[in-house]
Amino acid sequence: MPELPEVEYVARQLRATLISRRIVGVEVRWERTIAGATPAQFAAAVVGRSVTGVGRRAKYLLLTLDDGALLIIHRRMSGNLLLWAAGEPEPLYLRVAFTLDDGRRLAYTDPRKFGRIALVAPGGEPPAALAALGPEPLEDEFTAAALQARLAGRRGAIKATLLDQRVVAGLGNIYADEALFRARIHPLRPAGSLSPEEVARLREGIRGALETGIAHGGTTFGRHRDIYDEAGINLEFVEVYRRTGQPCPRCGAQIERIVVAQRGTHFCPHCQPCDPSSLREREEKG
DNA sequence: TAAATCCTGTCA
DNA sequence: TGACAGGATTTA
Repeated sequence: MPELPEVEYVARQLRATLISRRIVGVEVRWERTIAGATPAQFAAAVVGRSVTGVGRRAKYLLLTLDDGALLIIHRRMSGNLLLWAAGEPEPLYLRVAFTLDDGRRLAYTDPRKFGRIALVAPGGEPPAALAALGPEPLEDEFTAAALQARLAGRRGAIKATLLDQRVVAGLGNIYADEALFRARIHPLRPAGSLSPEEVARLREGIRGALETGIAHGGTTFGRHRDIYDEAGINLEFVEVYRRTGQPCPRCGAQIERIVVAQRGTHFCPHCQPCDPSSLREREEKG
């Protein structure tokens, strides 16, 4: 799925185009995309409402409606939100279409059908998964100390821990690999074993990787598109993700691929050693 | 902690 | 044909 940068980029685009637009129609092509309601219930709750806010939490896109309801959209692996102008051909893999009061439509497309759109009624409780999310890594609250506290005592691999949305919100497979490379930390290191210096580097690596991704419209190697159907260009700036066998941009060693927590994991075996003392020794030698 | 599940498309 | 893909939840 799109990770934090891809969701954030699209949230900013939607904020610029959707605020104050009224939803005048909804068409559901794949019922299971709508979570917790029938298509008829969903349409009844949404049609006639206008959009008053567009936000993001972790990888969730949040649309607030003028009656206080909340639309929660998670694109999972292959979902996209596309602005669909009147007269244009229907986008491929259309699952849900919202017709707006200016004649355009907002299309939710999703070949793999993993994505979900949920509605929280006015005054209702957001899903438990949202409440359990960890801190937003780009907010001020995400300090090295806060990260250290969340990693303390955890024996699982740091790569797997970074993918746990309750630890840090919004990282996925691309940016977890990129953050660990920036921090020069091996993906299999036990999360609780990182030194304070390593945690501080990791915090910087996470923020840097995410900010770089947002600045480039996200990483597209397959499906991710913005609302104008444009691919993000961050793949050009990625340092290890999907670069197996290619030279490390820092030292020239070959990037390796291993599997951690059932996810492909890319790292530089020279810059991200299993044993951090070897890295310290090399740094001391210059 | 790990696998199965939800799905389809693409590439080797 | 089989492996793999940006994710998260449920089950074992």
